[in-house]
Amino acid sequence: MQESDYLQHIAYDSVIFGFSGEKLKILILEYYTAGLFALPGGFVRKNEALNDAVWRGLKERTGLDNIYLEQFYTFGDMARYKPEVMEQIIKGNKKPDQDLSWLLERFLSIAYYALINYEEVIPTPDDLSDSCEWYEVDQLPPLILDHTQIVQKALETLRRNLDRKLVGVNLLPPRFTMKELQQVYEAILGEKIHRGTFQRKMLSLDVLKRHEKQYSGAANKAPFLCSFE
Amino acid sequence: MQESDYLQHIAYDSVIFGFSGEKLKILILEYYTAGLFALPGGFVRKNEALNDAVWRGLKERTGLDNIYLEQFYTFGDMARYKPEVMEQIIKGNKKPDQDLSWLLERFLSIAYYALINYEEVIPTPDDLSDSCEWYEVDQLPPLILDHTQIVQKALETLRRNLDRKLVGVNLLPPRFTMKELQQVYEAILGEKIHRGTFQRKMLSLDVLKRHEKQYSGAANKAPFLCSFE
DNA sequence: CCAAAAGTGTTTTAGCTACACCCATGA
DNA sequence: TCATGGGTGTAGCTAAAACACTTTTGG
Repeated sequence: MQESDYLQHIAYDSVIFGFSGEKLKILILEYYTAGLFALPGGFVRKNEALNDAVWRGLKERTGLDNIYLEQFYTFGDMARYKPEVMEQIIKGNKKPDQDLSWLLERFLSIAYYALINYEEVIPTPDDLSDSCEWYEVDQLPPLILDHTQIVQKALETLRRNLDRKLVGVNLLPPRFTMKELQQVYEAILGEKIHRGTFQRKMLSLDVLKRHEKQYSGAANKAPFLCSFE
Repeated sequence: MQESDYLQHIAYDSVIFGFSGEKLKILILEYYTAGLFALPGGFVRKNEALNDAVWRGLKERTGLDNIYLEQFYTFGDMARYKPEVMEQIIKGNKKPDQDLSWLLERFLSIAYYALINYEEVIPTPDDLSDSCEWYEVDQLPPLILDHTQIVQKALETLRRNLDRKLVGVNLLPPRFTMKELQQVYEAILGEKIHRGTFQRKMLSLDVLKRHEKQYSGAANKAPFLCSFE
């Protein structure tokens, strides 16, 4: 069997959430020649911590450090082992001297989701893929292997964890209005929330600071800008 | 590198919870010659689903099928890679012709917790360990590697998930009294619960059936036996 | 009849929802 | 002054917690 710099049989995939235009989106890689779409992922170096490997991959894909990151499940069914799919992807490799046959082995994938500030990201494809782009979560292209299932489970976990530690703020710039935060919640939960109720609940958590008002130029009261802690 | 029947670098560990004598307990393996304690765990065969591998291990350790099982985290720090510990364990191997050098590699561990009916379990050591016994969760011996941390995280996750689907019933026999169920909750949460409140909450879920009363011989009202669904 | 524990009714409390009113803003 | 949207007070509802009363059981 082929050796590589990475731990064999182990991969990670990351569901990177961003928020823009009132929509929840995730980053998807595309392989033009194979016509395939996949989640950004990677492998763990032999003397590297699992979490560090994921940080490294996120940095490469987004340009960002210090991302809100959560591990949520490890996928290990036999159904996700499809060497023919990997073969297609390897065929599109632009460096033909590279031996990527180790990719044809079976992999377990540890799945993470990340919440990032859309405005700061510079989406960057990896060595094998041709593009890295935002897709609305309810308008995803068909994804390879079990990646659709991974996104599904990421969303479920995110929804369940929404209230813990006010994670929604990680999808916004450092300063945001209460309305923007509400739109984040609505995009994640997929349902409308009552305005007054939401504002009160957020403020009662005592973790949001208020700053100057944001004058939009519109003929209405200017909302406070808020920040997290 | 040594080949084995298993996927390299991948292990699982299981925190098997039981309830007895009003205490929450877990199964711990002991290696006599090395004087070490560890969680039951195992490895994934090359053409076996991850979850199936864990089922297989649970069957071997407890004699039970159809166990309530939940995956909760994958541990992959460098700090958990301690070949010297594995070396000690391998030294105690009773089959000296067996080549276990593949155990000295680095492993990621996918951690699960299981909830089982204490009365039905026949704890059974694995090939390398000498005993498999119940320990109260707050009186565990020092465990190898990061296994103490794994137990800690299992408990946190279990507490967070307690309300979902009434998981506590998996720690009890098919027929149980409301008091026993309450003691399970108290053992897991580590705090007393108000009797009336608890009973009402459980009954309001509409998932418990009532059966005949259980006459203990004591001079008090006999409680109903309940079952789940 | 008593003590002990189960079952259940009642009161209190807290939190959430909906509605509404007032305020700030720029046309 | 008006239309628009933000901030907040208040009344009503619902769920949960605390308390207490009643019932069952064996001595």
